[in-house]
Amino acid sequence: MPRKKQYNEEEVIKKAMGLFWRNGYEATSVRMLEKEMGINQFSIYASFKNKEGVFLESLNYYKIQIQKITSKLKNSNNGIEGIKNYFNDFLEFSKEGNLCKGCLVTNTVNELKNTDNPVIINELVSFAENIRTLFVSNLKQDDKRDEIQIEQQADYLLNCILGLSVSSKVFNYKQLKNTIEVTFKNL
Amino acid sequence: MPRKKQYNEEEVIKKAMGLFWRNGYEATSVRMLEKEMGINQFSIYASFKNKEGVFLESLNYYKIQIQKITSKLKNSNNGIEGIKNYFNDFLEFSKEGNLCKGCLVTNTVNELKNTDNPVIINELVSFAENIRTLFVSNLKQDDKRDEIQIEQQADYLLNCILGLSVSSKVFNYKQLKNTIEVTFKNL
DNA sequence: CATTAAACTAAGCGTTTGCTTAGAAATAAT
DNA sequence: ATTATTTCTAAGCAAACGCTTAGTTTAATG
Repeated sequence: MPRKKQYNEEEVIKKAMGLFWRNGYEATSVRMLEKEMGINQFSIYASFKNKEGVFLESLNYYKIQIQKITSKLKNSNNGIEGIKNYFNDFLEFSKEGNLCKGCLVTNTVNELKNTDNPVIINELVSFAENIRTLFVSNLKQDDKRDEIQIEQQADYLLNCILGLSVSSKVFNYKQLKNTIEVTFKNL
Repeated sequence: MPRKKQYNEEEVIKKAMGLFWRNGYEATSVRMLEKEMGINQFSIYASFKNKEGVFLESLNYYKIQIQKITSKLKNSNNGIEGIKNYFNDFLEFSKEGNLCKGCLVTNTVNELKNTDNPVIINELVSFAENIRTLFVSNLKQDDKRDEIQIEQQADYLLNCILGLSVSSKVFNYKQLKNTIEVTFKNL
C-alpha cells in the first residue's frame, strides 16, 4: 500500500558523512544536510530520528569505509612496517584535493566536550582503543620488544597518528611524509 | 567626568580565555561569556567590539601565558633536551585537574574551517610557525644533524606536540609520559 | 550643586538553530 | 475506482544565537 522512499538511505548518509567530515558536527546544520543529502527535513527525521542519528549513521558508514585500511593492518603480519603502511594509507584515505580532511573520529573528539554527548563520545573512544589494539598486535609480531616497550610504543604511535590527523589538515604533503619517516626511524 | 569601568579588562579576558580554552570558540556563547566574565553584554561589546574581539584578546592573553614556557625553550641551549622539556612543560601548562585542556591554539585550528575566519586562522598558523622555528633553532644546537634532518625532525616534532595537544585531553598521565619518552628516544 | 559624558541595566532586534506538523501527493492493496 | 498507508512539501514552532539600543545610574568636572 505505501509509497516507496524516493531516496536510498545509504546514499544520502554517504553525502551526510562527507559534510560532517569536512565541517564538523556542530557546524553542520540540518539545513545544510537537507541540501547535501538532497532530501527534505521531514525525510531526514523520518529516516534517522534526529541530527545525532544522522551523525551516528554517518560515523558507521565512515567506519566501514576506513575498514578498508584498518583491515589491511589487521591482516598484515609485517610488524612495524604494517603500521607505517597504515599511516600512509590514512593520508591517502583522508585526502581531498591538496589538503586532507583529517579523521572524522578525531575531528569530532576534538570538537565535542566530554559532557556534551556521551553516546557519540563512547563511539569515538572505542574506535581509538581499537586502533591501539591493532598497533599492539603488530608490534608483537616483530619479536624484538618486551611488553613494556610495546605498550609505550603503542601510546606513542597513537599520539603520532592523532597528530597526523591534525597536521594533515594544515601542512603540505612533503612535511607529512617527512613526519612519517622520522616517526618510524629507529623504532 | 565619566564614570569609571567597574571591571578590569585583563581580569575579565583571563576568565574569557579559560572558557574558550575549555569549550572552544563556537561552543562559547556570549551569554556564557557574560556569566564567566561577570559583566553585561553591553560592557563586553563596548570593551572588545564583538565576540571575535573577545577571542582575539583571549588568544593574546594565552600567548603571553604560554610565553612562560616558550621563552624557556627560546633561552635554552641544550638542543633536543630543551625541546623535550618543552613537551613536559606543555603538559603541565595545559593541565586542569586529571585531564588537560590541550592547547587553545590547536583546539581552535581544529574547530574552525579555513574559510571561516581568516583573521583568527592567520593568528593560529603564525603561532605554529613560531614554535617550529624554536624547534629548528634548538635542533641546530646539537651539531649532529644536517639541514635536511633538521627540517624533517622539526616537522616530526611539530606533529608530535600537536598530537600531544589532542591526546592530553583524552589519555591519562602515564600514557602521555610514555609518549614523550618514545618521541625523543633515538632522535 | 548642576552639568555632562561615560558605564551600566535590561529589553529586544533579526537570524539561525534543531525539530514538528498540517495537508497534499503518491502508490500498493482491496 | 476506492481505500489505506506512507512519503513528501512547506510552513512554522520555541529556543538560542550574536548584537543593538533606549533609558537609568554613576561620578569627575565646571
